[in-house]
Amino acid sequence: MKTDPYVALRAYFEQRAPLPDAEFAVLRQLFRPRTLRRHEVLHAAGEVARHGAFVARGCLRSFVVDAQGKEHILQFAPEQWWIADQHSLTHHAPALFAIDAVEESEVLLYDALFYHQKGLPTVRDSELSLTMLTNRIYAMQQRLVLLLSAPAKVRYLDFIQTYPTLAQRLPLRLIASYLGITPESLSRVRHELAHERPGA
Amino acid sequence: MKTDPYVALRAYFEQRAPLPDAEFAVLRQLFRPRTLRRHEVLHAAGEVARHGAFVARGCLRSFVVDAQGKEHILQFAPEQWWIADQHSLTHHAPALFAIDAVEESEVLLYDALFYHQKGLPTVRDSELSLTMLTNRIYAMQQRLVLLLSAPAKVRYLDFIQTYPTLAQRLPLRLIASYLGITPESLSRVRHELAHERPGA
DNA sequence: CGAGCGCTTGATTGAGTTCAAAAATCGTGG
DNA sequence: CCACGATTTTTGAACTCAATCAAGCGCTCG
Repeated sequence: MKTDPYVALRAYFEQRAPLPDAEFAVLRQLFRPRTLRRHEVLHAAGEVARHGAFVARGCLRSFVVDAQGKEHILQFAPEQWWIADQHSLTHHAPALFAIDAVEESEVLLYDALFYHQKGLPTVRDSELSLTMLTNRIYAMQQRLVLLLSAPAKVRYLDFIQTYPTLAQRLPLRLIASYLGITPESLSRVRHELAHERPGA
Repeated sequence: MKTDPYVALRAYFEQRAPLPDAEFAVLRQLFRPRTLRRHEVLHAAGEVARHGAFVARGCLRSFVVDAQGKEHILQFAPEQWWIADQHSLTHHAPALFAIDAVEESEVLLYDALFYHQKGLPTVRDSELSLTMLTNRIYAMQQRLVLLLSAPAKVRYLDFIQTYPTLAQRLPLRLIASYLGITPESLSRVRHELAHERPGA
């Protein structure tokens, strides 16, 4: 057990506010560890999602496949991110999108109950799920604005800012899918940038 | 008082599950009515948002203004919709976007406390705010996928489906802004559609 | 009745796609 | 550890959708 996922979870909470052992002991019971190999799915589109995940190591993504068979990536979830089809989880409805591992990953699974946190005494965070959802909305808004207003090059630069590590380790075609452009276009954008700013 | 906004709010809840008078009595205290004239703002971008709104009549929108001075509409909120900058509300941070009235509107304002619903006994909905946020995410996801995958014409057709009433009553330039295209382009899209399907 | 705003229409331009093929990289089995 | 096939990335050329620039039309409202 070289990388204990619960240690990563604890770190996540501590980064935000001190968390007494007792409270964390309760919290951790809501999670179950799992390792995912590359390309292994958490759930497919159309299935009812039974779990969301906290990513302790690696990277997951959520994505849809459109009528033309093209994949569109909604979210990347590298270390310390949450990922889930909340709608499917809470309403037991078929998931709109699939979630799979982009790399070998270690995650902590939680289920629908987590959002309500009935058992938890205070955990200071009946707000926890609210914060998670609010952050998710915030991130999606940023992305909407970029898609509405900025050309591919700017969106790519923003991506590098937002996910510096991912920009390195993910294959170009996944990044292109996230940005909403073709791999060919992204390749060209990179080419241009390499010439504009030789020191990068 | 021909249109009591609280009646609209009550209707909203009843549509989802029966709501005893006693519980609604508690709930309604979290809201304060307000009338907005066309173009009147709830808050500007950069201000700390103090309220979110339930729209009883009319239509609000949230939008950002980009570096080139162009407006981008994030959300329309016609009757029975909620609209707010949750991030700003809950974190007392400067709002990322502005909210104003597209038409003369009647709304019920709520503040940050609403999300926690401390005072409320059960209201069957400690889930209420969770549901609201989850629905918001769901809607934004749909829109992201459309922006990533579909050309302007398809996005417009989807808009008509999703907001049949708005497609009628909103000026074209607002719809264009929402769709992420220029008014000129939307005009042409409409022209094409009128010819393709003469019976519409 | 004129000024201004919103919508349309046209001509041109440009960012990004598509199709095609070559070059580079990766993974796997021998 | 190397070699080979498969997948990724790059590069090129033609094309397309939507943006931009520029008039012109019709309406409302002041």
